[in-house]
Amino acid sequence: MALSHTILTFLSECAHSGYDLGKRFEDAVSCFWKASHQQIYRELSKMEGIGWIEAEAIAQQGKPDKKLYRITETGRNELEHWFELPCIPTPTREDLLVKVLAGSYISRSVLIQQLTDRRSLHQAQLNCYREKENAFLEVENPEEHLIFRYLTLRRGIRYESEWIDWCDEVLTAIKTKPTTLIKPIHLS
Amino acid sequence: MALSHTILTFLSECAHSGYDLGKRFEDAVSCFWKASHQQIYRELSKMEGIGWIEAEAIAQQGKPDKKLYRITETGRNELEHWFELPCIPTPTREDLLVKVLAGSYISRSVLIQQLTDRRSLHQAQLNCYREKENAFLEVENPEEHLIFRYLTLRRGIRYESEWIDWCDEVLTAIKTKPTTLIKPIHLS
DNA sequence: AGTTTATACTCAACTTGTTGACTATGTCAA
DNA sequence: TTGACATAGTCAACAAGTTGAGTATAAACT
Repeated sequence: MALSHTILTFLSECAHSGYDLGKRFEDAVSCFWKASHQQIYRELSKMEGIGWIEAEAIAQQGKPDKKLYRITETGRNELEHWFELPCIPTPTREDLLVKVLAGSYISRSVLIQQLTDRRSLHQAQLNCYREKENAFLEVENPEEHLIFRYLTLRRGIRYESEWIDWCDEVLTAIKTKPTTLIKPIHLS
Repeated sequence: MALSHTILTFLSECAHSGYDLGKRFEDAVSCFWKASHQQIYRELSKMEGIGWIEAEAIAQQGKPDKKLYRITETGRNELEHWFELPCIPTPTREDLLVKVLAGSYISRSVLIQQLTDRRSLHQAQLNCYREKENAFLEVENPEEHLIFRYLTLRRGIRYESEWIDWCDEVLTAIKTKPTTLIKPIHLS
């Protein structure tokens, strides 16, 4: 659903090839929208089919040819319509939470390993986002565009921080004797 | 993938019908794993096919017949094996973030509406989780089981709180003049 | 000379999740 | 008595996401 609308949003700014879009997804929205290049190319074909975008073949020297996609009037209308539709929160599905739920059946050491591994993943991601944040904060009078992008980055930062805190909370809890740890948890 | 393992986790405790599982998904894991009844039934058939679980038809009076599923030895081995596998964070895909990214193309009032609507959804969910939390905290010497379940609930609480805070941050930002709001944001 | 990296795109098979319709029986309240 | 709700399940079509392989060219490094 929204993959096409994310693409339309990028195309609103300027024309992109599928490859360009792939990179944009990587560096601009990876904190809240993952898309593989296969998915992007497939979606572009579909969108071209229904007239939301149009392609122009561009021959390049030293590089393979590419298809440059532009948003059409129809596409722009669709996007503007979509903006006003209510959006529902994406359901979460997290393996790690299933493992914590099943904590009684898992050896303590495995569970601790799972949580510390996960914690460091989120820490690494957070560091990466923090760097981007610092880069943004150094920009004087950023364009509105950049501000909105920054606001989405803030979501990424909060999200990763929240994960780290939760991992720490669980690690603290399971490293203590189970029946004595309840009070400290609920103080947090 | 993990839908089957979540089911196995429930079946580790005791036998369940598909219908029971549906309710368990609703009330115990809805904060981190959504599954429709169609999905659950389909998964159960598949799992029975590969021998992770086995079914027993139970005739009931006053109610339709049901199939009671039990975990098999194979299923238990599979689950224990899965516990030790590394798990990778689930990629997020959030429509609302796409809309914030596209903020420049959206009327301020629509964007504010989107954010306030979303905020109240998360607030309602948070209230619901808080009630569950209070119910747990009143239990004296809870079983380990309940403690692990509580720890997953904590994730839900943190998650919803984080969303609310982020919505507030964005709302504050966009209600201010765009170029003057950067400093207050980065203080948070 | 051979390998990796970047650019640029395509196809197919598969798994997972969603939507909507459908069959049944029994209870409870308006 | 009609309609809603809880119980208990099935089927089919579709949409979205994943995995893996493949085609090509050119630069850069080892």
